[in-house]
This record gives sequence, structure tokens and C-alpha cells, in this order.
Amino acid sequence: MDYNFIEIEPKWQAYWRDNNTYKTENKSDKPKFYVLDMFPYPSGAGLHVGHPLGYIASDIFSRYKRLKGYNVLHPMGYDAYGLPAEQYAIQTGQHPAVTTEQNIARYREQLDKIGFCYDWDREIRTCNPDYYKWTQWTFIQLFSSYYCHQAQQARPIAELEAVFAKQGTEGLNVACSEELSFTADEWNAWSEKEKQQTLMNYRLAYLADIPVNWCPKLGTVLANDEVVGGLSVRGGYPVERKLMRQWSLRITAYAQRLLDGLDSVDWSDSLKEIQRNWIGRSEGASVYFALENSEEKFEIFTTRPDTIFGVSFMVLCPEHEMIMSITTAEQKSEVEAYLTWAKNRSERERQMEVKKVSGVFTGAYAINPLTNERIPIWVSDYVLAGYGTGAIMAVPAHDSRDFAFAKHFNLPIRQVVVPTGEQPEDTATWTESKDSKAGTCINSGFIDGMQVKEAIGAVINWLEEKGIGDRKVNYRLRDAIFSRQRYWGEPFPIYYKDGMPYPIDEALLPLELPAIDKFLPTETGEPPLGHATVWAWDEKAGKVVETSKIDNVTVFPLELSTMPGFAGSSGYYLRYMDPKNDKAYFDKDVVGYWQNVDLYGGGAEHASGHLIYSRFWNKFLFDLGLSVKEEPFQKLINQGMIQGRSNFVYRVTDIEKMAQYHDVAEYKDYTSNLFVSKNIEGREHFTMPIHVDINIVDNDVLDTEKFKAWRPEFADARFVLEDGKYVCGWEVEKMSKSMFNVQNPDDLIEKYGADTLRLYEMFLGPIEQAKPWDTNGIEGVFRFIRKMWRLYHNDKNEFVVSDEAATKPELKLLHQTIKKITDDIERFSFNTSVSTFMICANELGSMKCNKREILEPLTVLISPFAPHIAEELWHLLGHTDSVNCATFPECDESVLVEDAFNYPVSFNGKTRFMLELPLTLKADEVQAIIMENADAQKWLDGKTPKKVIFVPKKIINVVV
RNA sequence: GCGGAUGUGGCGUAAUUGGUAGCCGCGCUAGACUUAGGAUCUAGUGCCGAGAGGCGUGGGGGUUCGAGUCCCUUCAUCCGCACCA
Repeated sequence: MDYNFIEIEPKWQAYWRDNNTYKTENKSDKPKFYVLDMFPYPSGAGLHVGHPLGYIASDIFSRYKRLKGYNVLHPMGYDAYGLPAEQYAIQTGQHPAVTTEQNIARYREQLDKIGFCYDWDREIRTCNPDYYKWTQWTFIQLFSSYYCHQAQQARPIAELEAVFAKQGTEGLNVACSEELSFTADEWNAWSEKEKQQTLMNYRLAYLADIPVNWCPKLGTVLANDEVVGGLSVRGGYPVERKLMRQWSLRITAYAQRLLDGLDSVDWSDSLKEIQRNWIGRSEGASVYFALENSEEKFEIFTTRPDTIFGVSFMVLCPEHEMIMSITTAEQKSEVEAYLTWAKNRSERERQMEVKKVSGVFTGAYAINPLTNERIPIWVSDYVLAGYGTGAIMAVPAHDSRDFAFAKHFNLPIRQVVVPTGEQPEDTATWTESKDSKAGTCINSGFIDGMQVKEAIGAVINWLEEKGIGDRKVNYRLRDAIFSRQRYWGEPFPIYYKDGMPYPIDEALLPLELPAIDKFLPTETGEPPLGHATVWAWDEKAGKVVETSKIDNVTVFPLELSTMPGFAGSSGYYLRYMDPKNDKAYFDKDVVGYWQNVDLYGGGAEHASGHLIYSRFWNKFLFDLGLSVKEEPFQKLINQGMIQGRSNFVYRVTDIEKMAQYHDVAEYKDYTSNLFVSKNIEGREHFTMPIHVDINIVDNDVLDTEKFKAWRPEFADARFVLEDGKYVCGWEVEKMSKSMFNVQNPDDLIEKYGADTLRLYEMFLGPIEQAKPWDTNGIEGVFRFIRKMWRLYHNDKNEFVVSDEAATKPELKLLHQTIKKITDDIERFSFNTSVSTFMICANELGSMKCNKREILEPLTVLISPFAPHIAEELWHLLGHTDSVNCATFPECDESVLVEDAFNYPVSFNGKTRFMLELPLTLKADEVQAIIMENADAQKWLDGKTPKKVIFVPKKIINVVV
């Protein structure tokens, strides 16, 4: 073989490794550029072709930036904590650390074969103590901080204690779980435990009884983004709502900053929109409704205070704490029955039956503060406990859910807004509510005649004046539940004294995960860490000791939960900057140099998980003065998912029916193992499709011999061919083992080499688009690579490059290519880059150009895409240093422009040349001018243009 | 229901960002060289039509000298959220 990638690729991979080619220094005169991939969870299945897609793109960009003179940070590591390793441990007893280690080794091997330019000296693993030390450290900082709305930043909790001691909660404007009110005297009189309990209300990492997504099958709680449709994302097990004492992060304190920050980052609109929806800011008012015959009030949140004159009932969520105290004696049993029913309804059922209306009347009435009307108070589970105050004012005329409820229970519906362009109507005839926000108020006292927008302001002002309501912003974002009842995660650096949590001394971190031999929950239902025998904290000695020594005087129990997956992945990008620092998370000067990630690549599925948590984590570290940028990831590229492309063979199931279409005499005895090609007439009537391994199919053509060998039951298979081939059917499905459509990169590298794989993955289509994997075009890319090789070699595969000066057309081609490739890389259009290279190679081939002046820059140009072959050619050209040390060629525009003026340029089979003309001309006028223009006529060589297309960029396209 | 995207040959895609629609690749057709070809090279390949020519970017309408690109409308597919008051 002429182009011997089998030899070339390992050779240069070793060279790069031995010469530390990709080592990055933290000090440089060059401008910095930080390119990061979302680090993978090392699963047992290894990499498939979908993983490297994004990695290849970011690798190309890193190499490009390096050639452009930047100091590029491009690290890689492993998100090593996770459920699968633990599930595997439960089944096999194999320690997750062992499995994880093996999987990482396999990942590394696969990654190395693709030829990435990672600086592996900076590798981090979230499960390494010297890494999770800083995860734990950050947790302690969160625990020791509160969020001050005034300063709009996190502050040390000690400051808050000082405030309490001096003035209690007077004038306090801080993030909290619930609004408390106490005086300095009260605070000062409290015991240590009472103070700690109070502080818990303000800490950014806090312990609270909260309704959580509990997955009994997995034995752990899950974050909202780990649950879809009432089922766990991992495993698809049912999830139920349960009240549990859990660690949470007060991410809600940062809701506004998380929202505002989106304006300053360079992410796709759709991704920003997903995050905006997830944060879910809505502006409105909180209004206090008084209870009839009672001093008590309750608070509701509404975005439509303008509709307050249309309130015809109130609804509380079933979890609302006031329900039992307001329910009348007559209604008591009915309400209790409803609450029991609602409680036992699974989260999944509730979500499935959203349309089903249910509820119960409490017997109690509230007073509408604007109309003084009596309003019945109901309970229903269409009101959610977790949003607003868990209570609403229902305006059935203008809210579809309230409307459905009112119709079902026959409650009054009063129109108070007339949508623009409509007339008031009798609500009895309505089949749906009018939710529109544009219209005029009616039946609404002092806001009659106002437009909705104006009325909202007027009502809020009125409420604020009377002290019965406020302008309020609500967010849908919930605090992040941070406890997992698992073993394979970061242990909390927390011990319990007198029932209250205390962090261990920072200086004693890391608190290492203890060894256990059983990975299931304990008999008493405690998390797996309950099995650990050495898992107690000796406060005096400052170390972990046997649980048997717990005396609650100097030795205390340690936290048994571990942290969730997103703990380790929330701040890892910062640690890459200074991964070996054991004095600090990262050095101040180093973060001052690297700042934040310039280009971050990964899947869009992390939109409402990792990418929110990370931003929160970074903002918190920013408040501490550690990270220097508010936003961690400046530009984000989401590579599309690669789906599987399954192949099918068609097994004959009904030979009788087949006989209606074909002569089957010769197959009579092969009814069980007869396969017909896809386009055989009538096929769908007498066959059944069977998944076939895509590795024995090429361009949808089945290798029948390999098929016979594939499985013993097909050994005697016979085939009905079309045009001498067996053509398989195909379908796009999820990439999965059971569908035999998993393509791992190793097989392709073996067959075509890493450079071809890299180019082909880019060639497949736009990087952000989801697309099915198929290898139908890989031959073309392979052909191109060999064509490239042959530009530098003669028929005998001898390296022959000429030192002759390049001709004008050759230079023009080179600079066109440089310009196009530079543009393509800058806008991440790598598929078109590959096409551009192909055109260049084709044209150089047909010009028989093997000039150094052209080939040398071309070698550098292609090196980000196909680094191995580029390195080989670079050395063949006589260089002794790496192609990675070269400079990316600049486009000499003058070569292009000058040519266009002086020559007709042939492009895509058409001639074009430049001529300055006014913009307003029509095509036939242009033609007339051309016919009179001496320069133009020179190039037309006496011929009349067949067709002239005028492009107002000084270029005239002429079809001769 | 709300929000976001995407619709171009047999297939993956491209289009200098409002200016030649279909670049490049796959596949297909023919030819050359070959003992052979799943190697290589050459030519052809949107559709209809023998041809001149006509039609063509999911459908309909609009703006414009000019629309795949901008606007309105409609259909289809995909993704995200989903009782968020």
C-alpha cells in the first residue's frame, strides 16, 4: 500500500508523547485560548463513534489556534463517579474503583488512537482524593456562606451571625428557605443548637426536609433533571415524591444572575432558551387574602393581578399547612379523604392524568381585598406545592386550568378582561378561557377601561399602598438537592453533633471515601456508607476513627450520604488550569491567565443540568474571589447526537406467498434460512426483517459469507440476490448493542486510519446537527487522503517534491483554499472544510502540481484535521520539528483580487471577472456594457456571452 | 398547550449570507488501463423533454431588478419544558 497509515499513525503518536508536543505552560507571552470538551463518564461499553465527534471538532480548533500563535489549554479527564459502576458493584461485588480504573484505561487507549492534542499531564478524575478534596472544600464554603440580595453576592455566614446578634432579622434582605422574624435579644438567648437550626435557613448548602424525587429501585433521590415523566433517566424506574432530610444547594439565590449571565455568553439561542425556561422567571404580585371570621391571612402569587376582580375561588395545594386549620367540621372527612388520595397518587400518575380534574371544598371562605366578596377556598393537586406559595387565586375566565376546575365543580366564571377586538360575552357559553394578555378591563372597579398592562401596575400599587401585597418576581428554578444515598460519590466533609451538622476543618481535607464490602443500603435503610466500620469523626484528634468509638462527646457520626454526579463536574474546568496544586483549588495567577473557557464542546442534553450547576458553582467561586469571570463557558458548541443506522436482512417466512411472485422451485427446502434482497418484488409480503450486524454490511450490501459465519443458525443460509448483490434495508435507531448497530472507532481506525476517521466524522454534516451514523461515504474520504499522499509521491511511492516556483493558478488555488479553510474553521463548519481540501487536492492533481511552495503550506493547513499524515509529510519535506510548531498560512488576498481583475477566473465551470459597475443595473444592461468594454472583450475572446449574471460585488459571472 | 429548531437530487450535504441552486462526497451510467477489481484514471449524472426549451429548494401568498436565504400563512418532522398560577 502507498499510504501506510498503520505505520505512520502510531509513529507520530509516540513522537508527540515522547516530545511532550502538547504540553501547555501556564505562563506565556502568547494570548491564551482555552478549549474544553465535556469530560466523559467512563462507561464499560467504551467509546462509540458518537463520542469523538465533538472531541475531533474541538481538537481541530485547538490545533488551529495553536498554529495561529495562541497558547492553548486543551485538557481531558474523567467524570468518574456515577451510578453504573455502583450498580455493577452491587451485582458482581467488584469495587467501583476497580471497574472505573479499567474503563478509564480503555477510554484512554481509544482516545490515544484518534490522535488528540490533549495535555495529559493535566488529566483529572473526579474520584481522586486530590481532586475531590476541592469539591469538598467548595461544599464547606457553600455551607459557610449565605446570599446577600443587597450586595448580590455570597457572604460569610459569620457576618450574618453578627447581624443577628445586633439587630435580629430587622431589615434583612437575604436568600432563605422561609422568611423568619426574630429580634437580637431572642437570637442571643438561643442555645447553640437553636442558632444552628436558624442559620440552616440561610446557608447556601443547607439541610432541610424537602419533597424529593425518591427512586426506590435505585435506593436514592434524584435531581429534577434526572427524572423524566416520573421515571428515572438512568434505568427508567418509577420515581415517587417523598419528604426527606437532604442537603440542598441554594441555587435559587442565583436565579437572576444565572438569567442575566446568558446575555453575555455565546451559546445557541435554543440552549439559552432552555435555560431561561428552566429558571422560569415570572413577574407578578404576591397578595394577602384574609380569611373570613379570622385574623389569619394567606399569601398567593399571581402574574395577573389585573384579574383580581374576577376571582371566584381560591385553591390550596394538598400539602398546604393551613388546610386542616381552616377546614370546617362538615368538610373535614371529605378533605381528609382527598388529602390521603392525593398523597398516594404517584408522581407518574399525577403527570399522566394532568387533564383529570380533582379537588375538594374546605368549607372556608377568604375575603377578596378589592371587592370584599366571600370566596370559597378549595384544595386541589393542580396547584403545586413547590411553586409560589402553594396557593392561588382562581380566575376561571382567564386561566385555562381554573376554567376547567370551575366547569367541573360548577363554580362561577366572571369575565373581567375583553381581549382586543372582541366584545364582552356571556361566560356560560364559553368552552375555554381567554388567557390573552392583551385587552381591556371590565367589571373591575377602579381599573375598568384600563389596558391589561396598565391595570397590572395599578393593582399592584393599590395593594402596596394598603400593605396587602407586593410586586414580586418568582422563579421556577428549585434548589438543587445535593444528597445521594449512594456509595460511589464524594463523601460530605460533615459530622453530626447534637443532631446538627458541622464541617470538618478544611486543613484536614480530603475526607477520603472509606472502604466497604457491601454496596446496598443497610438493613436499617441507611445509605451504603452505613456499612463502613471506620466512619466516625474524632473532633479532638481531627481524624476518621471506628464507628464503634462514637460517644457524641468527642467522636461523632459522619454523614452517610454522598454528593451527586454534578458535584465533581461543576468546577472541573478550573482545576485543569492548575491540576496538581495541593495548597489551593487553583493558583490566583494561573486563573488570572486562563480566565475561563473560550470554547466548550458537549451535548445539549446537559442544558438544564451540568450547564446550570456549573454556572452557579462558578458564580459562587467568583463571589469568593477565586474565579475571575462570572461566566465559565464563553462559547458553547453542541455537537448533535449520532444515532445508529441499523441494517436488516429479510428472512422468508411464507414461501407459498413468495411463489406468487417468483419461481421458488429451487428454494423449496430452504424455508427457514432463505433471505431475499431488499428490492426483490413483493418482499414485504413474505418476509420478516431481522437486524444484522452492521460490521458485515458495506454500503448496504451484505457480505453473505461473513453472514453465514456470523451465527451458527445462519451457516446454511441461502440468498435471493438483486444484480448479483444482497442489498440490506436500513433504519435510523438508537445506537445499541441489541440492534447490532454500534460502531466503535477502533474498527474504523484499523481499516482506514485515524486521519480518515477524523475527516469522515467532520464530513458527515454540520457539527451541531443530529445525524445517523453510516459509513457509506468513508471510502470517499479515504480516497481523498490517499490522493493527498500521492501529491507528494510518484508512481513508485517515492517522495518527490519540486522546488520550482508555483504558477499563478497554483498560487490562486492555494490562497483560495487558505481563505476558505480559515473561514470554515472560524465558524465551525468543518464539513465544508473537508470538501475544500478535496477540491484543492483534485485540482492540484489535475495540474500535476507537486511544488513545495504549494504543498508546504497545504501540509500545515490540513494538520489540524489529519495530524498524522500532516506530520509525516512535514518531516518528509525536510523539517525536523513538529508540524504543530509551524505557523498557520495566511491568505494573500492580493493573489485572488489581482487575478480576478486581470484574468477571467474559472470557477465551478463558469467564468467570472471583475468590472466596476453601478449596483442598480439590470442583467441585460450589464451585458450591453460588457460588449462595449475592452477588457471584458479581451477575456471573452470575441465570443458573445450566453448568459451574464451580475453580482454586485464587482464580480461578473459570464456563461460562454 | 408553550418554547426552540429543521425541511434542497436516489442519499449525506453545499451555496461567497439577498446575487449562477445542487459545490464536495456516496451511489449510479459509460469508457480507459488491467489476468482480475470492492485498485486507479476519464466523462456523465436534479426532474420532464428526442430537441429547442420548460420546471425545480415541503405547500400557498408577499417584498425585491433578483428569494433556498427576508416577511406573512400553512403543513410535516425533530428537540426541550409541561397543571409554574
